[in-house]
Amino acid sequence: MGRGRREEIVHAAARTFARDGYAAVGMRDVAEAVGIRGASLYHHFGSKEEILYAICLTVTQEPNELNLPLLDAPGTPAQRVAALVRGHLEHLHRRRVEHLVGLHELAALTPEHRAVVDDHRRYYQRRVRDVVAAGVRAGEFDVPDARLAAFAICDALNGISNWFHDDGELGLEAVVVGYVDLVVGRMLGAGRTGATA
Amino acid sequence: MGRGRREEIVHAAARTFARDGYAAVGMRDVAEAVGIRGASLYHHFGSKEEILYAICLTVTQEPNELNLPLLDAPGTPAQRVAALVRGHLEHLHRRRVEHLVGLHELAALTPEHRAVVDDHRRYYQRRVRDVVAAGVRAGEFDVPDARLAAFAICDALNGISNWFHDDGELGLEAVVVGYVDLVVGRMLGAGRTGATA
DNA sequence: GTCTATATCAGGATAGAC
DNA sequence: GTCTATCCTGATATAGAC
Repeated sequence: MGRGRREEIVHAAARTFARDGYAAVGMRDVAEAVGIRGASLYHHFGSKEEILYAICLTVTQEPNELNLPLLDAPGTPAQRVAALVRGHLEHLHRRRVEHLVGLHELAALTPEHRAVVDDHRRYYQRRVRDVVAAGVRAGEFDVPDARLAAFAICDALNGISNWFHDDGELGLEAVVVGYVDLVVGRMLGAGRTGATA
Repeated sequence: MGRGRREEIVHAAARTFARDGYAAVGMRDVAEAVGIRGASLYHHFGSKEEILYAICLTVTQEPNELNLPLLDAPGTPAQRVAALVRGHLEHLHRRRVEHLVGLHELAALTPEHRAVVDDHRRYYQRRVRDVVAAGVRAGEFDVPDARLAAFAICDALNGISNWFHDDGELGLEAVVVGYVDLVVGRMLGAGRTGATA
């Protein structure tokens, strides 16, 4: 986990892209944010799009590796979904600018990279749907349609990066608690049948 | 409501932007989609960004004018929120490509136009929060935090345009019914106290 | 209102020295 | 690994005729 040059570039680029938009930021701008010249970036990345791709993987592949194991942990579906919501929000908080970029600039990826990123996202969605369906079968959730619930859950979770600020009125922990309640207790109806968390 | 040249251009541009991304689409591409030459577009719009601005207003100003009056109509808060969800989804359906663009390409707007669009969005959010708070005061909803609930509702509604397809498994009416249940009945808890719809 | 032709320039990417 | 210098494509936007 050494602070490599690559990670430094990716993070600086994410900050700049998040503030000004991918298209408006030049390679020279990214380089300046790192303290080098534009041409030097090409020693680390083959193109500007490759930097964007690295950012997008941070917000798709990384959550899959970090959060989805929470769905395989022991516990009831309600407990596992609650853990996922918490893990998702903590990742969102750690990688806020990356999420903003990865959420809005997908159109700038090459078709190949776009396909990889879309696959990661679809897989995450599918795992959420599966655990919701498992909870319904177990009698713990009572939603009529696991697909719709999974869409609403994922969209609500992803939307958070658009309005959450560290210096806002809501703290991270308040949002975590509030969203666990909204998602697990209310949307999925775990509060009315099983144990929530 | 005559099919003016302007509307035609805006809609054709929205379709192209939605498919290929704002940055990747040239004025020549937009013109070709309308059947004219690139230079001719400048008779109708001063810049490419102005076309994008028109698209963004379609998905921010227009819902404010069409949907928010539903919150002032007679009926309980639960009925009014249900009407808003339906109205929102029908607008999303009518203006699908515009929503996709207006949701993802905000970074390409000038600061002035971005501010106008952001204001429209914030106002919509605030009206949702207000009706949720009104429902809580009336004893019809039981959410602990109207702000969080409003965020989750708006994010879930806006996210729909990313996955809903006319040729998908879910029809529009199924999504409307499902989301009215998820939002009003479950998240806000209207099913457990008052009349839903 | 639409056309042809073109000005203009930003920005991604490369070459090659150090 | 970083630099200076530069190429060069592509795209917005304009000028002015029809």
